[in-house]
Amino acid sequence: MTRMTADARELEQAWQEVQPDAARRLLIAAVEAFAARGFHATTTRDIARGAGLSPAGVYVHYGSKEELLYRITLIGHQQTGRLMRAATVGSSEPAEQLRSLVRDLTSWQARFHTTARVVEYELHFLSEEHHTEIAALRREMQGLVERILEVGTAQGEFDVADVPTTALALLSLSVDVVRWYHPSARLNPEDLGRHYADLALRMVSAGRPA
Amino acid sequence: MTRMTADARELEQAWQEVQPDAARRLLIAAVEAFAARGFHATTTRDIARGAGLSPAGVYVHYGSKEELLYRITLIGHQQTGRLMRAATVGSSEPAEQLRSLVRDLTSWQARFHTTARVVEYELHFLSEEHHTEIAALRREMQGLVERILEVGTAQGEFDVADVPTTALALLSLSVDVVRWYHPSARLNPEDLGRHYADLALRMVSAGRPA
DNA sequence: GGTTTGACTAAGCGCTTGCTTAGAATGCCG
DNA sequence: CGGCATTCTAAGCAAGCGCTTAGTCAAACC
Repeated sequence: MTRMTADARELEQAWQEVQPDAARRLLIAAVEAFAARGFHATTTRDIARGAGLSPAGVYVHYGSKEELLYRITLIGHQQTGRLMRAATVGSSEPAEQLRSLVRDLTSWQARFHTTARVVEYELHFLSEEHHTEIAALRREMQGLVERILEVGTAQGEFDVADVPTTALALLSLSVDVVRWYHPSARLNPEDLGRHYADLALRMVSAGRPA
Repeated sequence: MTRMTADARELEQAWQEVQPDAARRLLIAAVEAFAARGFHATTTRDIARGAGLSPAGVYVHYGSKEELLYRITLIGHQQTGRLMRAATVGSSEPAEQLRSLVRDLTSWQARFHTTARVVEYELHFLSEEHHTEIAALRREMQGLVERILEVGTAQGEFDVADVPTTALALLSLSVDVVRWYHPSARLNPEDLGRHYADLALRMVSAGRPA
């Protein structure tokens, strides 16, 4: 196995449940390669080398290159989905729910920006069935944000002209972090999350001046 | 040549200056293919077929597949750059400048979402020299937004805690449009631009309630 | 009318791709 | 100890890749 990036070391801990060891190493090597070069520009030989295996070693644990992408994408969506639901049950105040959601989602995208980039950008290269499954998860997440906006608007706390469009814009903020974030960025993941949560609340809050 | 999408027809007009005819058809076919499948998943044979040429016909007009990506990326950045500069000279009021900039950039990204997707997402696959050149253009654009925020803050019209981070967030809004926009979207490009411009102003305006 | 020029293609070269096959090593269970 | 499952590799196959070569053909020029 080649030397590890900071991200890979973090994933090594976060993905302990992926067994056996070589299967996890393959998944992590695939994340790094897909993030750096894109799904199609990555060869199965790149992935195998990254995990310290021969080219054929990949197929002991995964049926295809696409399956590696699918596993990564699924785990990523499960983690962000859990995180978003946690934000909505942590409070009954829409403003507090939205603040937690944007803060935690944004800092997750920054902290795991390598994984997140794969999760957000390589989606289209999944097989049709896998893509359909993931698209459903994404629609759920979008719905979660929309519901917060609806409740907040009904309570007069928010002032939102178009709920679906605003929900999309709020998620865009967090998603787009993966396009530019790098560990050397001005803000660490937590500070960035807080900053973005402030911006999000400004975007939807009622009681603005004329 | 195969049948054209709505986007391709629009490009056919917008890129009239690309000559000869076959060179423009190749560029448009490359945009469509890169947007749909990504740079590396697109073959030069796909592009040639899309332009109604034989596989070798590509190399009469372009030296490599990468050069096609470079031309597309350069044209895209020149157009959005021109559009952003026009917004800043259209008014001396920072609020008006920011409104025009976000409105026009966002509706451009929606209207030309196919081109824009290539421009925003396939950047990393440029050669090192080409990438350096484009990165410089992007830094200029980011600087343009930062200057608007600085002036607006100095005049007390804006309330921005962290100028570079907020500029990044504002651009994220427009850039991320290319990830999800589709002609069947709820809002047409112009309405989306206006909506996003409103959100942008909310994000930075001073005079908010406690 | 002969020649040059620009746009194009048929054929294919050398290489890389995702994945398979056949078999070797290792550890576990009786 | 023998048998079996698991994990792995060396070798390689068929297909597809970006790009080149050698040459055709029509229009432009002298």
